[in-house]
Amino acid sequence: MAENIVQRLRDEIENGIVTNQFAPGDRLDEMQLAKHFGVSRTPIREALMQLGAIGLIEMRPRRGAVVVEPGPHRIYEMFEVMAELEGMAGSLAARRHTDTDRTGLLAAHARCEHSANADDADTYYYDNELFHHAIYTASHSSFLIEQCTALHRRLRPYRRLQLRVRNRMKTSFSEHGGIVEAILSGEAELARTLLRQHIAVQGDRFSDLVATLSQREAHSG
Amino acid sequence: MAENIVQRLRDEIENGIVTNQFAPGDRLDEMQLAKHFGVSRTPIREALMQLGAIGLIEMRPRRGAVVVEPGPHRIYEMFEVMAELEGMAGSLAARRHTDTDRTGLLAAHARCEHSANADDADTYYYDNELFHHAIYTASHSSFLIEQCTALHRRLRPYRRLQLRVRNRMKTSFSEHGGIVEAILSGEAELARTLLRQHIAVQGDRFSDLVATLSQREAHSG
DNA sequence: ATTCTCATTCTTGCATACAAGAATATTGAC
DNA sequence: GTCAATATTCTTGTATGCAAGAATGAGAAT
Repeated sequence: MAENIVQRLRDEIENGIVTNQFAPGDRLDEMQLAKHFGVSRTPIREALMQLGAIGLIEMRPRRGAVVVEPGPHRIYEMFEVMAELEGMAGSLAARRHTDTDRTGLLAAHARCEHSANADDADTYYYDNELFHHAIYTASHSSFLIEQCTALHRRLRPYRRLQLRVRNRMKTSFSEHGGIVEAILSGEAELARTLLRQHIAVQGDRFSDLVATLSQREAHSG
Repeated sequence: MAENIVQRLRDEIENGIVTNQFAPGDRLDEMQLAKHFGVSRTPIREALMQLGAIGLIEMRPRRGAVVVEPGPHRIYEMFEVMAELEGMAGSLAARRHTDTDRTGLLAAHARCEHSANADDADTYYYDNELFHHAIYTASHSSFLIEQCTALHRRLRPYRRLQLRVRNRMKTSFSEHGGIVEAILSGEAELARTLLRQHIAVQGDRFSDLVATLSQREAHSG
């Protein structure tokens, strides 16, 4: 586990950003972080560079790293791309899924049903991730799986915000039902369309997103 | 100019990989590279990590970095995703393009026409990049532009291989015509479909790809 | 009082040093 | 002669040191 120091640091700092411990605009001081985590600056720097590559922070030359605030429009764009990629995954899954995929998808769906009925947002949030991963897996495109996973990860904090919106959890789950059916019955284009709509931040959902974002802003400041 | 040694190194090494100077499977020795570029190991390491993040090399813990050989299937998957993203860009471009975008797209198209008629593969390769970038730009989604640019860059070497296939250049250019028309006339779904087909490695083109790949293999080995 | 300039300080960027794990070679035993 | 075990070497991973650029504050001039 000695090698994973950088990975650990990356995850810890990423988590700090996601949980708003490091607010957007904050400067991430290498020495401060190094002292805080009890390591030297070298692994901290590497972790920061990785976060920079992901896009979570911006690294200004000779001026340190700052936490990026994507802004509503940027977040909208990211969801837009995510919707397309998930739609693609769904389409491929409909055509390529095996019995194992089918089992995995149904299992994830069942878990979502459970947590949605229990009205447990935190568990649903997690089970929802499993559900989407099950779709990625069923696409049988390792590259697509990686792309989807990366973007999914990047959008994690905003997904969590969205679940706070009234009734979003139940709506989300009911949409899952149609998606599962489309995939398992092999209707590729239907699966694509449903997933696209499931992910996309359209109409009211965009104003909801902006609202929850500014709420969070007020909270942290 | 003194600022970004790391960026320079990253580009140089990436170029070395793309031009098969560093063949797939080669181990990239940090000290060797450091000596070769006249710098210390630190910036080399950072550059390698960035290449690892892009996916050009694989970094095995405590065992160094090796150049990744994607393999035909993997490359196929990447083109598959690229096709979808370009289709999306085309669809958005059809709906959102401005007069400036229109001018840029037509200019790029004209350049392609010129180099295709001159049968100049190298120039066409470059102009083709401009053409696709013009489409990305017209999508007016900064995030999508970034994603497309990154993947396009990643696929650059294989794109170049594909142009070597007989008549591919002329075919490519004639497909561009339909794409331009669809975008400028605002036919979003048509633009999406045409771009998807333009990029996708389907049918014969896959075996062509495999063939050119193994040719290159023989050359380097 | 405000602003501009210069000096100090602080942080990043690169280099070097040190430690630890993996690869390799050598030696011994069967 | 071959295989295995151990020692050596070699490379990566982490820490620290040093130099250069940027931020900051003080002082002077308007």
